Amino acid sequence: MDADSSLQPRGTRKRRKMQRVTMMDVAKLAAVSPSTVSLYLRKPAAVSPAAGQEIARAISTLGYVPNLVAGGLAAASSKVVSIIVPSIRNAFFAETVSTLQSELATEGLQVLLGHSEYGEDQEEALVRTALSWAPAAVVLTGLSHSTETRKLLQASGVPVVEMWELGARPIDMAVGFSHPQVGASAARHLLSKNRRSLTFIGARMQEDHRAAKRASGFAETARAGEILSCEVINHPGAATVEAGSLLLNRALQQIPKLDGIACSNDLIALGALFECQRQGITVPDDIALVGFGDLDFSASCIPSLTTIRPSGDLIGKEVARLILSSIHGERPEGDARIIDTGHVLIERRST
Amino acid sequence: MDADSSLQPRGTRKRRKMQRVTMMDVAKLAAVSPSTVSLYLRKPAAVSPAAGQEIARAISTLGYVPNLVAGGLAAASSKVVSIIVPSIRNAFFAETVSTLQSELATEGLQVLLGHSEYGEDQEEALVRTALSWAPAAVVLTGLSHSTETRKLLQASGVPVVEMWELGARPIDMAVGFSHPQVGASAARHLLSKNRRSLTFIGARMQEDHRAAKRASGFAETARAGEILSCEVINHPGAATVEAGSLLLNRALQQIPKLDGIACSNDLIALGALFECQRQGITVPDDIALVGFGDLDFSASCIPSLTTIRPSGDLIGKEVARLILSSIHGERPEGDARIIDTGHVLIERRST
DNA sequence: ATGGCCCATCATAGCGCTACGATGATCCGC
DNA sequence: GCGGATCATCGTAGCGCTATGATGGGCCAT
Repeated sequence: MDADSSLQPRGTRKRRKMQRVTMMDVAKLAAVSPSTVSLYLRKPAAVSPAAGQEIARAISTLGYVPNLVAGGLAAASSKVVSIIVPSIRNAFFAETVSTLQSELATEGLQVLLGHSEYGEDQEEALVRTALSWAPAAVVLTGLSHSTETRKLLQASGVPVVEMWELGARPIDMAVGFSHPQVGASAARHLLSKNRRSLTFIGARMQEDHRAAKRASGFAETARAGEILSCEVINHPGAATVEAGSLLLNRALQQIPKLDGIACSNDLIALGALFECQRQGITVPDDIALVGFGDLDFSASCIPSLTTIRPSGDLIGKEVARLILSSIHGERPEGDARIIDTGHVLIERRST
Repeated sequence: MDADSSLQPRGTRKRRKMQRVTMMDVAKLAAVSPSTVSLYLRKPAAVSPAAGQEIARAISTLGYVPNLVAGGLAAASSKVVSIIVPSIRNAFFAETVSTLQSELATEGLQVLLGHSEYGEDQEEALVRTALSWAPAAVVLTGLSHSTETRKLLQASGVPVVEMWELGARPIDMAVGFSHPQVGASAARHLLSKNRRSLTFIGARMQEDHRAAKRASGFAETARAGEILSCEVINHPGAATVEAGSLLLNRALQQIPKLDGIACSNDLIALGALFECQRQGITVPDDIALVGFGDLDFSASCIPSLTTIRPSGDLIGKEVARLILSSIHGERPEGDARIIDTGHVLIERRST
């Protein structure tokens, strides 16, 4: 009846009991306690060399692979960094994510990736799932988030880095640059080339707030100069080369004597460049063109493209640095939590 | 002494005891057992509507967020899919990863991303860490992996999808296309345009085996045709527009009467195109140019680029489909485990 | 009525690891 | 030579959840 139930938990009660190699097995083989193995894995220096060697040997003979899920549960924090970008197809973010991944990998951190597609609600959903992984840090793009997103993150106590934008007060830490200032640099540059009928062409600016800020920074600075006109033209679709061609045509129609264009993205600039070529418009003689992003082709196209480089690479590096110091218990304070990576205008042949 | 130690575990023994909202709290508020809450979360239909409503209410009033780490540990499998690509900066993989992420997100799966940088050892290290997350599936790029990688994955029992290449026997499942055939298509196309002095220009082919296979497929088919010459030229660095320019110049030097070029990547093709323009070579009259990838700019450049589209998007979708059916217990068998997404040659103005 | 079935719900035993405090062993200074 | 500090190591209680089999109430066929 009940008597034997304590001996042999009736039926096939026991759980799957995988024959997975556990830390316990390693400990047994190395003739130390599991705690020592765990300690060795986390801080090898805290274990005596003799024990360390024994453990290392045991690990390799057994082919032990630590279970990070169990570790994450026990430590209440997993070795995962959740990164949320609008889209990884965008070369800017691809570059940042790539760098970030490499930097974090050196410390054994994994990257959990999510795409918000420029939607605050989607971002919120992603943050919610991200937090259920008890991540070591969360990285978001930009400073515009839903109230709920901010609340969730703040309540979680997890280090948060917002990247690619500076300006408003970040949730926790931020790495990026000022987009209005990028627009202003573009405008000043065109002004310095004596351009007087200007336009800023961009795509998806109803959702991409950063592009919109570049546009308004551009317009503001331009209008403060001696100009004939300055328009901002938006293409509701994605920022592609084709969109650039479309936008150039619209600009040509709307703006008389157009002689200076800033683009929200080098892809758009390239499209505009191609369209100029098609229409027999000479760049930079007839129209000067400034891009943004300094993408792969920008130095090689004809004419080579004057552009503003934001350095997605540097952003990735700095984000990684902030995350790593937070994890190592040196959580940056005050001004150290905001890093301005700036931007550089690279003058080439298109202006 | 010892008497009270059972009451109040001496000292501040107890663990952090976060006031995190747990499933237990939800259960209490909804007046059901934790198991029922868990059941409701996993299969809502298995719980009575009344209880379900009560639980839903409790979840929302408490703002409960399930702890996926704990869930993963208990279930011995986490809701994570590990994706390893050579580099996310490559637009091909960015597209696939993006699609894959979106498709998987609809089923509550997260993407853990890693970059192998075309290194088998790095890939192996990534696979190792990936497996310590007990992922729901692992996605690799290509069919070339270290023996150890194959062994690890096979032993793990986790569904594995290899993507972007077909040909050899996959570890488990594969979605992609034949790279030699892509090369062959390019060669046939140039042959059909009466080109007789051909070259295949590519970058990083010592590491990028897939590009190398496109090259050899090209060479083989070309040499079977009526041609004067066919060379393969490699640039050891990354596949960039600049590399394309460099490669064009080398081709021009090496090959007399060069009149047809296939490129391992549209970026390279674009670079070649720019360089032709610079040198006063007319495309396609003097030299016909075929690319690979159908990237953003390929339809818009001047002349528009004849290229071969592999559809990274479709690959992503199919990979997601295989993963989802594996997870739902309908693990594909036999031929259903290999999916050929093919390739399409898109003829434009450059040939 | 009565037995057997089914369905919704529950109690409990882990999943594999880490953090905490405890335990000896070793070492130092006076 | 002894008390206290230092160091490596250990025992164990959870971390929050899921899977498993048990439980009990309602329902149907007899």
